[in-house]
Amino acid sequence: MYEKYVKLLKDHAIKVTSPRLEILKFLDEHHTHPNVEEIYSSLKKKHPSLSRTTVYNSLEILKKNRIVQSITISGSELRYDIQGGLHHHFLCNRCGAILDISIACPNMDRTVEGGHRVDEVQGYFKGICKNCQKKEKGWRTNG
Amino acid sequence: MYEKYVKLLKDHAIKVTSPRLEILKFLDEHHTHPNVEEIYSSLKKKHPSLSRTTVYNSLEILKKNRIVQSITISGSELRYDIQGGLHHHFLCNRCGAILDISIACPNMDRTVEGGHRVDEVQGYFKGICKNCQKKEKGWRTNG
DNA sequence: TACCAAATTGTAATAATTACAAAATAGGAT
DNA sequence: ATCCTATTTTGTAATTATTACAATTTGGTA
Repeated sequence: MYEKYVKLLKDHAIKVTSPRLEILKFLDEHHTHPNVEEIYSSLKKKHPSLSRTTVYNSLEILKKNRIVQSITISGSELRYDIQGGLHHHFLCNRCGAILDISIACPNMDRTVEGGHRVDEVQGYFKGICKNCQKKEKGWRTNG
Repeated sequence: MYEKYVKLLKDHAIKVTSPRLEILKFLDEHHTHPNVEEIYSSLKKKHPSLSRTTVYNSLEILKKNRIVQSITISGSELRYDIQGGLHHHFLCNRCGAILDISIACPNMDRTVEGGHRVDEVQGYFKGICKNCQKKEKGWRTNG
């Protein structure tokens, strides 16, 4: 059940603890780019002793080890993503969903830019998602 | 002195007020991507009656009219930019500077992506800036 | 099994932003 | 020029995300 997450932590020489395993499992099963509150309140149900601070701490160490990445697209809170592959993100200003965007981008794997050392590249798109556009059209048609 | 900002506001049918003019001027003269606090405390010196809330409100209406854009790269606060041309941003994790990156990017002027309507595209690079790398090398050499 | 550094927990502080109501003001009508 | 009104500014009080910190607990090793 948790073997892959145990291995992941051991491979990075990070102590294996249940909060860490649960957070990894949650992110692996929910590719919705949840914020800390969503992760915390979901895990809290099955693990009532869980502390919000632990979620912050755990995500921080996972981030330092590049196991997860944090997304600043919303501007008000960090969102977390466990996916490895290079991809961009789209934020729907209507429903708030953050979606993965697979798009060819010549700058994504850059390590130097203008003399600066690049450790992280993120591409953000913001607008109205396909689904919300569909809803809008439906309302107009029915009106 | 302020004519260009007056025109800018009138062209967008926004009321011309001194806080708005001062904020525009400040952003036009400081391409450092300041946060609200920096804008506020700087303008407060010459306009003691200025309120922080006004800075928030003004930036909000300027943003709605696409006169300024907000940058979420830092993850803890919004940074503001008045520049029109399409460009990306680099955040130095050491000194905190946010620098403009002029880089060819095929996705920057995109209006549709995967069926989603795109209103805004932002490319963020994070790492260590040229200047901070230079400092590090200097320290090592002298040590 | 015992130890210790590291992790977890809970509470309290901080920082950015928003909500809201009262006073002031820009810009159009008179 | 004066009046009117919707909009803006202002100040204070909330709210929200995150960090600081100290006490307790625990994973991994000897």
